[in-house]
Amino acid sequence: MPELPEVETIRRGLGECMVSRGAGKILRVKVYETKSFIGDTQEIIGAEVKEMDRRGKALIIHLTNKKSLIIHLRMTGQLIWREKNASGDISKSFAGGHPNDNFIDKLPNKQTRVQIECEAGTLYFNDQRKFGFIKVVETEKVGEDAFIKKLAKEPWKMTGGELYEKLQRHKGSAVKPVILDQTVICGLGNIYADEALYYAGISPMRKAGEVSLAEAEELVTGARVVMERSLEAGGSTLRNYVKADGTKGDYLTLFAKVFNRQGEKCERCGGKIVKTKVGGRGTHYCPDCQK
DNA sequence: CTAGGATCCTGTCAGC
DNA sequence: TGCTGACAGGATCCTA
Repeated sequence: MPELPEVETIRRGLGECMVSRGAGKILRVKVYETKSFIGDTQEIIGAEVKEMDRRGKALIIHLTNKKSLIIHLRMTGQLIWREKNASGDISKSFAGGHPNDNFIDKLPNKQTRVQIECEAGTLYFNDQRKFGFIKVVETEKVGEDAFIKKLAKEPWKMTGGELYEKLQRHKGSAVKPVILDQTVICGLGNIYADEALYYAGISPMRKAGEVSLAEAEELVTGARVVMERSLEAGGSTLRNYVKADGTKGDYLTLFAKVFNRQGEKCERCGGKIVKTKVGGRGTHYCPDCQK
């Protein structure tokens, strides 16, 4: 579930908690699900969190002992930080990733896969479907990681021309699955792919080879715009979320124009938004203004 | 090389 | 109240 804006929100939020305020030393690591933690927990004991980084949808936590954690949340991962004061009360918390009640639930719980206990608090990695992972690597070798190495540029660095060239390389496929490919353009997931295509007025099932250079430029711009909007909205709502007022904020409705809006009216042309399937994924678009 | 489908896993929801 | 199948904000692996 978490796409680039959610991971970036986590990077900032955890950075504030674990770097600026400080998490202190890592005292203990509990692994409840072995496939969720790749590496030896002993490698990170005693280290402190130095810096929060991100490549595409992967969060990267640099530690003080020349090791780094590559964290990918995939569909249902969450990271929840709970800082405790001397009397054991939660003095600060942050939650991000797949939105559900785990954010305000008791932890650890059934979906907790890894728990990293630090001097100042505990970081919980929850993941319903177990697709995500935390991986220990040498900081120097983060760039050599198979996943990280293949990542394309993010839309802020990519030109329309570059995207156009890449679309031509997959000209037989529908454009939507192509822009979901992280080696083509990095950061988009199922929501922002739909939203970016809507922005550019391109039908998700159009052949990638039939997207013009001008449209590719619109598509890159669209990707940028929708993720920036989400970053503003998601960032603030996620903070509100953990204020534990009980409300389950759906920040999607703050910016999504087509995602999960099937049956509703298109705000641009008044047409009816449709949900269908493209490349095996649920896909939302307006048939009237996306051609 | 590309394209398309199956696969990893748990949980929820609609329909009978 | 079960049961069943579809589906889920990701990425990889396999086959043709």
